Amino acid sequence: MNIVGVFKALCDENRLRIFNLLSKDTLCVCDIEAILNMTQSNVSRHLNKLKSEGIITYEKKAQWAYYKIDDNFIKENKLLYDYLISTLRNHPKFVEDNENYKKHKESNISCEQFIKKGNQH
Amino acid sequence: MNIVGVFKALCDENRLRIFNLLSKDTLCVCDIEAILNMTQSNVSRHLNKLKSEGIITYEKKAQWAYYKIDDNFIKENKLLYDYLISTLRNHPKFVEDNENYKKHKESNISCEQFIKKGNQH
DNA sequence: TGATTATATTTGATTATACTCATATTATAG
DNA sequence: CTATAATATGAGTATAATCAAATATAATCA
Repeated sequence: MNIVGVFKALCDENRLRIFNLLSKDTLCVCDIEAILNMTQSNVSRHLNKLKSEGIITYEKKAQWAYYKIDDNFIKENKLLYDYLISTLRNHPKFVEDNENYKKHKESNISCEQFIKKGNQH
Repeated sequence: MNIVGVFKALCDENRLRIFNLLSKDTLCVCDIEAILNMTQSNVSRHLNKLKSEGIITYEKKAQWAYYKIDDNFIKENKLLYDYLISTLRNHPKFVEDNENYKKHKESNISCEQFIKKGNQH
């Protein structure tokens, strides 16, 4: 584990916003895009950075890529992980994102199911 | 407390090296300079960054500036602090610094006392 | 006071990061 | 097979971070 790399990955506001979301849920790129109101390429790039430092992993299902916090990262960095969770939870910077996440979740079960029901993004 | 700023301050290898030293001891700029083999302006700059994010404080004594981890930072970021301590302690990247710190401490009680004994840096 | 030491700050060059727009890739559906 | 949607990647640009060298400031000592 490269501690400098981990901190570099976590020192960007947008990546912390993504981390905050993924600490609540497994999400695909388009979910994150919508909740955080960021461009697709930007989200993809940030996810890649987090992934390359071992902080998150993803699983490809059909055309979607579902990202989540890496269990190994949590295990090997328990104190840091707990710090992030407890700090991000109540941090004013992320309140709006948390609200948008709730709204998104209520309106849009998952990309997969959403589309099966005949919708389009 | 600005979490993005704190991570930005900690995402640089040289600043982590400084943090590692200060987690063991209160040190003045010239100590850090010598132990880490960094230029004076570089050490000063990095200390300033850590200070401006509330991670360290300093006290001026005569011509020396003694830096240490801020007690408030430790209190308010206990999990992060404990993570850093436990991770840096055994991290291969910092082994050499730790050895240099030992040597430096043995040979050179403190800048103040060192000079009182008729020496010069 | 003038010289010296420790530290801080300015400057300018270099490198790294983050972003957008455009394009490539992969998978699915028709 | 073709069109479309989700995601990844490339190119170019703007901004930020790092560094060394030089200079400024503050404290001490002779």
